[in-house]
Amino acid sequence: MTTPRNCDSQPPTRTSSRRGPLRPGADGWNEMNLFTDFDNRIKNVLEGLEIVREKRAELDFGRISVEPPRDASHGDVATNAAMVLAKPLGLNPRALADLIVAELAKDPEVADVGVAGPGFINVRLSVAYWQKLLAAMLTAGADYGRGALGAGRKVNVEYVSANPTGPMHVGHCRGAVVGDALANLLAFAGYDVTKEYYINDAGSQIDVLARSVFLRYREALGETIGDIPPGLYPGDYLVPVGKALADEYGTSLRGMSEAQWLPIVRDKAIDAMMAMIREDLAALNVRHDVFFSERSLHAGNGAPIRTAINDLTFKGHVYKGVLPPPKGQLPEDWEDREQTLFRSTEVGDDIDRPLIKSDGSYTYFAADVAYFKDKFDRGFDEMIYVLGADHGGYVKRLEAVARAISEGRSKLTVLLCQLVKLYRNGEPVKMSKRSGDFVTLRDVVDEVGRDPVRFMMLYRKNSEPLDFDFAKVTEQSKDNPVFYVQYAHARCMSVFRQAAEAFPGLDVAALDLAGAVEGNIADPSELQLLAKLAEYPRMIEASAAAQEPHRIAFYLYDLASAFHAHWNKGKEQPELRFVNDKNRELSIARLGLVHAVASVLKSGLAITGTAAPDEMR
RNA sequence: GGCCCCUUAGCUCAACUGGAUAGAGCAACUGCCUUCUAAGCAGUAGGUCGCAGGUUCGAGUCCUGCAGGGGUCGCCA
Repeated sequence: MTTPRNCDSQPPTRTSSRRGPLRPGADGWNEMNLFTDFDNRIKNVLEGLEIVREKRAELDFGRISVEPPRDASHGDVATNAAMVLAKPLGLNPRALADLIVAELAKDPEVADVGVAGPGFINVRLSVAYWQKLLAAMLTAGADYGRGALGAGRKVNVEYVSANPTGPMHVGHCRGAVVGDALANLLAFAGYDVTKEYYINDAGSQIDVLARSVFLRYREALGETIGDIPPGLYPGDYLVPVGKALADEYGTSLRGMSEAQWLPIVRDKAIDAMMAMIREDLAALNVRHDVFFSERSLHAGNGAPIRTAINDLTFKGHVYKGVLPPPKGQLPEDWEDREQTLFRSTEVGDDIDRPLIKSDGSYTYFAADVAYFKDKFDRGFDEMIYVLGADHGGYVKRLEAVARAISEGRSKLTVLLCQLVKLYRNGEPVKMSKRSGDFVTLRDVVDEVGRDPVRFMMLYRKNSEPLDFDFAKVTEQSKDNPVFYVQYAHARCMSVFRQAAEAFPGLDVAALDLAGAVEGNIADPSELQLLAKLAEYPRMIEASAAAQEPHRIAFYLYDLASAFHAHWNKGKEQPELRFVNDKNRELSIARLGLVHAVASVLKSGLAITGTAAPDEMR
């Protein structure tokens, strides 16, 4: 039933089994997330306060947040603990904050701590702590930021699922990128992710495709076919499929009845279309683990669908009845006929949904039910559907299916991507259904490049419409965030080349950078950059939890900006430059900082599916 | 008409799921290239977070209503 393919090319963020302590250290310190580290420390302080212990059962620590302060001048870590707990303790926030501050001040890795505003506690970390954190980042390497949020839970991310009737067009682009990046993100956050594509290869449009190909087959045999009749697919991309059929079958298909040739042509056509779509996806750096065929649900006289409907029936969600006519204008051919219906209104839907038509055949929705059941039976704890905004009307019924089939034991979320508007030099690109007048995904990738397309699609919340201007996306300038971020990575690599020149014989790969940073990275400007790096694990966790891959792109832009800013300080203050040929030890320590920046940039770019180039001349 | 999404600086968008003085980029203005890539950096200016209520220590964020913009409605796939 399932057809896993492309197993040879796993994404770089595929979950690895290694987790374990990253840097045990003598004191048992193994935390690479600064904020969870201080979350623990602050809660330990709270547990130690007598007034807290007395009322511990009434207090909800879950509302305590430990986060970077909005303004860096406030410190490195801020918590609202005093504000959240003051009321149940019968204290005013600042009085409670003073108690907490007195304890936190005893922590040798806290350089400064104070109360501000309505009761925020601001902590400034010691330089030694920052150095220890940087060393931990370097030791973790590519695993820095990898999260345990997913705890190995199985998640199915279904995206693209374009009909196999032609090449992918630009409208599929956003969902493809968002779905792919989300899957990468969840894998990095510790989920066991399967990337899946649902092939709609069962409907009547597939017969239309087959008839269109049959026409091209006759054309390949020398017949003059003239204009493609309306209702058939006119695209040139079917010409080679017809020719392949002619090469394989000669004239033999021509002598058959449609009932005889249709299944043959249909199979060939679907295979050819899916091959084309896979190439399109590969051009976008999108690779699915599983391609699931809708037809497989109709196999054996629809056994999987029947089983799914039986399952729903057994659980009491199915009845025979008549749906009320649609509100507003009544369709001309409206007929009241009895069908088999899913009582989805009892599980959150607005209207009950037909499963079996009045003529006894299954609806498309029935296959959706069977498909969900298949996923559920494969053991996924969570299913994510990435759909275009035009499918917004499907959300409630899909959620209803999940509730009914899994009896509330699975989580189904639908991510809707708003539509993309294409522009060329400020002018909207017109798209019509006439042949050749629509922009294919391949057109876009070939013209502007894979990386800009992917990054642009992620440089916006998916719930927000997106304008995509060919001119702007192609432009290699500061106007274009993808080049800004990639340039930062190239600059890091340039520093290593510089270092190799300044110190002949220096083998960067062999250096113990983690050991070098301690005692040497101390300038406020360096620590500011380090603070940005320290946010990475927290950002990964938050964006995975919120299922918002766009946050990766924005974070990368921020990190690149922090790096460029620090770099430029080396112009005014040469003593801040990474490479100082008079001071080998300091230079090597700073290479550690650069290495951490490059590593995080590379890690984040890998999640977005864009390259981290070594140079960009 | 029902349901879903959106409305934040002149423009395009963020805002870490309820936190402090709402932030970037573009456009405008002022500086910075014999110096590790100026594809860059620093600074100035720019706001009734669509409107009105509500929830609480605290709201751009949550709840209700309203106004604008977009999407959607089927025994289709």
